[in-house]
Amino acid sequence: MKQQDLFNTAPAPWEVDDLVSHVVAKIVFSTGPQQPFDYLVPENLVSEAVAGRRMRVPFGRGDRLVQGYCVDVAAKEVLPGKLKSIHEVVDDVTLLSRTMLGLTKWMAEYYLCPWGQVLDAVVPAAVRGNAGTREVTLLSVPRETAMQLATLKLPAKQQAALAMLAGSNRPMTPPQLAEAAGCTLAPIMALRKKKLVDVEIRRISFAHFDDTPIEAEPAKELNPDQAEALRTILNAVEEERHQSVLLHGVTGSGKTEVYLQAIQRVVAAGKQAIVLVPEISLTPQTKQRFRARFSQIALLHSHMNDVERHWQWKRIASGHIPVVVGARSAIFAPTPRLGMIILDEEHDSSFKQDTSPRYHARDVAAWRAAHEHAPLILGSATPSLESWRQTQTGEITLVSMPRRVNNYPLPDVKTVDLRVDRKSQGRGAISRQLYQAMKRTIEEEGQMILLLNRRGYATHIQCPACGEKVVCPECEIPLTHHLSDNMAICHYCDYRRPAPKSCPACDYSGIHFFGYGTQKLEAEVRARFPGVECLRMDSDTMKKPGSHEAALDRFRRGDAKILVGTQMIAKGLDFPNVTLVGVINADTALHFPDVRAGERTFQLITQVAGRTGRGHKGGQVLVQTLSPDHPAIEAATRHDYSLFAQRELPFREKFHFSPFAKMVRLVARSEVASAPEAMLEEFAKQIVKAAEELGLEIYLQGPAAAPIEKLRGQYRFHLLIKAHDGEKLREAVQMVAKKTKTPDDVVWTIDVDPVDMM
DNA sequence: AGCACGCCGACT
DNA sequence: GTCGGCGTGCTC
Repeated sequence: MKQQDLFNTAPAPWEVDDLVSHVVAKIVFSTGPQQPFDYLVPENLVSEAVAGRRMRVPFGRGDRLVQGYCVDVAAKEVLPGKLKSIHEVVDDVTLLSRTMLGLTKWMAEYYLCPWGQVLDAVVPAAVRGNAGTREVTLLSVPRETAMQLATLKLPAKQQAALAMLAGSNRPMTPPQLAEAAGCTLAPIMALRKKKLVDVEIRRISFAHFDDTPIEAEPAKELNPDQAEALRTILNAVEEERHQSVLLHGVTGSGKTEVYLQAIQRVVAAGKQAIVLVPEISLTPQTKQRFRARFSQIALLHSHMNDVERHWQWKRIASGHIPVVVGARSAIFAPTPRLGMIILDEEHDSSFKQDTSPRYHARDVAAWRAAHEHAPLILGSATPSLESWRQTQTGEITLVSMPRRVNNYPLPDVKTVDLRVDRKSQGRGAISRQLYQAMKRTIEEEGQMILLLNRRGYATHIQCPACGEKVVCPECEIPLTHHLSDNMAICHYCDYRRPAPKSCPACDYSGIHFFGYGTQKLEAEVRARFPGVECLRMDSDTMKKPGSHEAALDRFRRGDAKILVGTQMIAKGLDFPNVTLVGVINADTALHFPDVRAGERTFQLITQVAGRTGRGHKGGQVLVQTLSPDHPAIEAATRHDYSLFAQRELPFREKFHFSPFAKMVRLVARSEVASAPEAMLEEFAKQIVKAAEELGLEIYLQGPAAAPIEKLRGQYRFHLLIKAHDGEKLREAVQMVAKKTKTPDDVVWTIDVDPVDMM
């Protein structure tokens, strides 16, 4: 019999009589072996040894003390001497409720990663480290001592200190008492030694963050579409049952107002709501919108320091905060009475975490909502096909808001066919049609947004004499030229070198910088529209905290007429005076080697198109493309999501892609060029065998070089495994993963339901 | 993951 | 004969 079977199987018949009942804690470690370990809970720790707290336990032959999460406490029949005992309970508050423990277990099983790793991701490091708190020693005089105070024979200083402490109505720290009694710490230490004072060690917070109240704003009146959407949501709220609702509302249809009023009802019922928004939308405006309606909100953002993060976590856990707004990880907010979860822009890929545990906040939210009997509201103008499909199968209720508020029409979207007449379009990034439209917009005192999904100046640097391309030595990706500091930069690993003056290979001095980035577009706009204020927003110009806001403020005030930027300007912006949107190149997202390329293109065009026509002046969109007939682009020009879905879904079904089948992606990387492929080749062989054993039909793609073949000096390969039975697929992958010996110098990862295929 | 145990080769 | 190389397997 294997050693671990001793703990998992019933004791042998001759051992049964020896069993005794004992309180047993199940412990999961962050590192080391992945299975849980059982420990006895000693009598004196029974009250504090609660599931959801961390504990220190003796582990291994040397009984070194290791910290782990207690995931369960229960009375069990155990053989005396088989289990070790817990050494110490680390936390004095419970970090994870029973539901949250269940959630983390589900995540570990679903995303095929260690439970301990999930626990570490769910409990913020700031909370684990008790940031912003410190332990203080509090002294007090026990009643019996106080009564016989006069009869005690003590040195004068000790006597004085003891009398002082006895006279105080609250406990004091040693330094406080020393000061009050006018003595040093020595007499106080003596009192502690003689056990004449009670010692309590407590953790106190010294953090405080002000939340100055702002003027409350009344709820807005809803149009019939909004009212209907709200009604559907409130039905679920009132019945306190879990239901998922997809709120499919076109850009500018007023989804946020519906969320706000739904939350209002949840809060009125004494419950809490979690609102998840894409990372990029977590701006001061978003905060203002929620704070104007709810006196107490917690906004969780990535620039928060540990002290504040811990403080916010405690406030939420105490139940005093009714509304939590944050990006992906806010789904783990420790709300004690969860009444609703909202995912705004539910299609957004930032909801999928790209490091282990590789969870999708939408799926985590669905689990949490179901287990806490709360409604889940998914909102988007361009829903993910996963959610859309679920509305067809009846798992999600669909609510549509096809009209904009105030009956503003959706903007007119036209494509500019770049194939025709390339010569007459000139050499720049702005076509004749777009230029004319821009000129008209300026004449009419409107504002405009130009989207170009690539930062930098030129997208690649090549020698016309010998053909040499300047690439990153670590990633082999063409370097992008950045004019501001005249550097050539790798957009994957941030490798940078001065831009070459001549060809590094043949020394030809006419080396050329090709292609368009936002920097070059900005330069072109300035050259063609002298005197018109132009503003660029991309991750290069928005590095400083607050720069995002400052730029948007300038644009809102109308100081800048033209806003140039990458996809960070495609979402959420609401400027009524924007009457023109130009998409400089709709094809960049289309040609990615990824099944979702069409979906992403549709989303990007629809979202950026939604930035215009938000006022009475109307709006127009020009989409420059080499493929105006592509279904995704055509559907976007017609504002027709269901047309897009109707064309895309059969393709997904035919090739066993999400949402019809489940996929697991394996990525292996190594500095040795041949190692990743060899490793995945072996894995593929094993998975075929495992699938056969399980009677599971699988579809393999690869192993093949990953779209990013080399990154930071490592060669990358991937293997896609698809199957219709997700559970069996995970089981098969798990089986093979467990017995796969990883060769030295190869690192590999498992991604369940991958979103990023690069 | 860490750590002990163990089964081989080169030394005071 | 011992010291120590790191390969193997166990940890409640």
